[in-house]
Amino acid sequence: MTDYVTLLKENDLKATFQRMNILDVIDKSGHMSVESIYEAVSKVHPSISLATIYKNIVLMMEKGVLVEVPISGRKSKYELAKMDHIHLVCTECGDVEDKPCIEATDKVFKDLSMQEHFKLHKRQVNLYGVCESCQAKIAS
Amino acid sequence: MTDYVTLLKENDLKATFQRMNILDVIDKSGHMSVESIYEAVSKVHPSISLATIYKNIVLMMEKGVLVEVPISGRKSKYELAKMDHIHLVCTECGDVEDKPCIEATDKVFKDLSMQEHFKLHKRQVNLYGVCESCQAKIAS
DNA sequence: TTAAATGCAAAAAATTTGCAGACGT
DNA sequence: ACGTCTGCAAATTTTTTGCATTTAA
Repeated sequence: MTDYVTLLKENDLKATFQRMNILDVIDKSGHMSVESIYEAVSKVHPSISLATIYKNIVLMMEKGVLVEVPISGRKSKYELAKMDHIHLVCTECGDVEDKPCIEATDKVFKDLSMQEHFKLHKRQVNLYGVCESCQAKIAS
Repeated sequence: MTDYVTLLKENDLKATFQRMNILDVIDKSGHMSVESIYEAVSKVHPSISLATIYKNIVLMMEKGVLVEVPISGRKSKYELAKMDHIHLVCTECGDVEDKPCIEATDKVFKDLSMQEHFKLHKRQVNLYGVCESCQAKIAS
């Protein structure tokens, strides 16, 4: 259980209940769209406004607390900023699963950037396919 | 110069001027947002409607002629479907550059998917950083 | 000739903004 | 107490839809 108060304060953000709830639902689910964040937070904080969700997503992204995960064919999802990793994106259910980065590919990307005189900051690897549980559903 | 008539017909789409212009501006620029496609096509075909751009992006994506390139912090761009490749995305100017995939990383992703029982269809690798020309601008 | 595509205008959906009051520090 | 944050409502932006007309095949 992360300490959201500290996380927010370290990033010059006031620790409001709204923000902590947003971080909490994202952390629990892993990756969420604006709409699903709104729905989930509304359950524990029914008076929250959609505008507050939007404002905070923007703010927390600027502060580096949240990261956008843009997904082909769907709305972007948001995750807590964490170690670089690979996304397995299910094209059936839209679910996103994290897998650790592999050193070998990291080195390749770093070398490529170097060679292109490209100042690399961040990598985003999305692998699109069908997750195990959707394969089972399709088969049946 | 690609033969857009053939490309469209092979994919069960009528070869309209609107479509060929859309494909042409995307091909020339490499990667374009909806808005920039509209602006560019409007220059050679002033009567085109934005709704036509939207309808055709959806259709051509369904037919596999176009591919969406979702980008963190910006609007999605669209490119012609082509061999898998890596995107260098400049966080300053938003430009996207293609670089060939590297076999070593491909194999790693394939192995990872296999191991996770994930039916891999498509890979999308975005490297975010600052392109050479923006580095020069910043330095000056 | 005919099914599909376009363009318009209107509708719907998504996101942003301004501001008064509430709240964290 | 102060400056930031929230929630509301309104505005703006983005995307989709329906329909009459046009067009490619």
